Amino acid sequence: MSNSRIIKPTESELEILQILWTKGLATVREVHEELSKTKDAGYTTTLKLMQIMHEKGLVKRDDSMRTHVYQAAVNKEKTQKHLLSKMIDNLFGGSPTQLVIQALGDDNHKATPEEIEKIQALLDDLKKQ
Amino acid sequence: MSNSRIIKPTESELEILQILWTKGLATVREVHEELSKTKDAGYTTTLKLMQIMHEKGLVKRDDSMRTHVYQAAVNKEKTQKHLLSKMIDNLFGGSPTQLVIQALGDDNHKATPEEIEKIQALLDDLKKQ
DNA sequence: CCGAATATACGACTATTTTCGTATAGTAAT
DNA sequence: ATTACTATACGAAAATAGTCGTATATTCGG
Repeated sequence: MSNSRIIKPTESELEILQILWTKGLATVREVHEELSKTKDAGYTTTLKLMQIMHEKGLVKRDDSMRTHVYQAAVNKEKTQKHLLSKMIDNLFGGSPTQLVIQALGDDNHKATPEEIEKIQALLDDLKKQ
Repeated sequence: MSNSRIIKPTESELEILQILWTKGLATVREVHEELSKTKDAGYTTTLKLMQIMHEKGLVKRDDSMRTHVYQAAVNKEKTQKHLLSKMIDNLFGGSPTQLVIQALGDDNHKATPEEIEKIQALLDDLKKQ
């Protein structure tokens, strides 16, 4: 395994990764367009950010053409797990259960009945172990 | 409602809040002792941090005595919910279910059978609504 | 009373993150 | 070819976070 070293992306970097994880491949302009929907920053800001992310190894890019094409270089699930793990330690005293309870009670993000079923199935699996 | 304005505590501030939420009341020294277990920073660093938190309104303090006594000024559950909500948006595309699934699968923080039961009970409640 | 220990205040230095202006060059339409 | 558009590179300012040294005041043991 090569890519073991875990880097903690900053908040802005996470926003960009999010977009790249969805799009797969994207140019700076595409990412910037997407970002502009929720955020208000200049094009060169996004560019610089993505250049830095490239230096850090958070993204890969194809620069064989004038317009470079980027993609995420870090695994989505791994990154989620890592940051979640940190949050469990930092904010929930190490208890994932507390986090889960709070998350399920979040009124801004209601879980649908189907999703609830899904989680219950997962819990049943966990119990068997 | 007075305390509506939501502030996002930094990483270090969160560590301190964590301790204050547990202890209720604590002096800088007590917090610093606790922090020292996992972290390595000078006493004045902790002091300064807590002074800044006081300015920001993250903590209250009784300075009627030479040794000031601090306590958290922000609600634990509210802060957890807020940061969780942010994470759901930033990292899980708005889906709390995805977050829950990842959290339950976290090998660093295994849920005990009792905790699983607890979550299942909560899910049953949610389904009824 | 005197010195050691301990407290807060405060300024400043460092590091990191975010932002953007400007230079420069490729592209494309007229 | 000239102009307008769009791209990257790069430097550096602005904002935020974290660190600590030093000054000064209080407390306590002897």
